[in-house]
Amino acid sequence: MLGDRLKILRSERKLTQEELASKIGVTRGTYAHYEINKRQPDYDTLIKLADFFEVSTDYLLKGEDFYSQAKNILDNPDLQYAARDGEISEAEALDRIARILEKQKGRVPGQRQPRPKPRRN
Amino acid sequence: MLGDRLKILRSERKLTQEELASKIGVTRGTYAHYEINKRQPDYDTLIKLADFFEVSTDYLLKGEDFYSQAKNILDNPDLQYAARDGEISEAEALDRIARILEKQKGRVPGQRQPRPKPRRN
DNA sequence: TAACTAAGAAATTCTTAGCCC
DNA sequence: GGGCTAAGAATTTCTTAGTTA
Repeated sequence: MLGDRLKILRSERKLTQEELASKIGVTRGTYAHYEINKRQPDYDTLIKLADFFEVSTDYLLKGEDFYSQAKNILDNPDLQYAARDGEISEAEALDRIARILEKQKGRVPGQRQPRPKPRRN
Repeated sequence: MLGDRLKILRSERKLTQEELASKIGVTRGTYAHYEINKRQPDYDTLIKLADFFEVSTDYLLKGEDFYSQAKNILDNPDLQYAARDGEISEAEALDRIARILEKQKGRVPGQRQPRPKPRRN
């Protein structure tokens, strides 16, 4: 449920309900309802939450992790069509993407790793 | 706005408001309000719409096209971290993905192309 | 201090029915 | 037929204030 994910995301950032509530422009009571799944924020507020936590609304609403979100994109015929039409073979491109995404399995947005240092090449 | 995208998606599928309304479990009047942005469907209904049209809720809510959705993923530090840690160099992987995604620019979900024929290799 | 919740007020949405094109 | 909308009913949400841990 949405509330469970909000609670986790907020806890990771070590914020109180009141602090988060003020950031997204609602009272603390209102936000509390969201976390215990008693109320649904309107779309504007949902988008503010997604932006603040840097996750997709798909993740907030459906609980899809990074892997399944990315996989949805790979399954999109549009992507496959474009890949076929390019210089890179479809099979090669998809294989390489798939191998990268595979490493994401089980990881969810918010559980951040240190950002990799830039490479030169 | 959500309603504009719903209208386009429905038109592409050549369905009437009534047909679509029955598919997602609301009356035709209720659905009509969504398309002219007079009402906001609840989350359950929003998800049904996203599933039916095979688009993300991010697309319905924020109007992000395929390209920007995919780009968000590329910008995710998690992905960059994983790529760096793998056999494929980060730069190579991201470059290849980026070139594929570039072809998607300006195209949005729903504007489907014929699915590419499978290749053998 | 922080999280949760009852209750009345307020706002939004739903349905029906009808109108317009 | 197909899309749009008024209006009252129904439902949901908001805020305040107070309780609980």
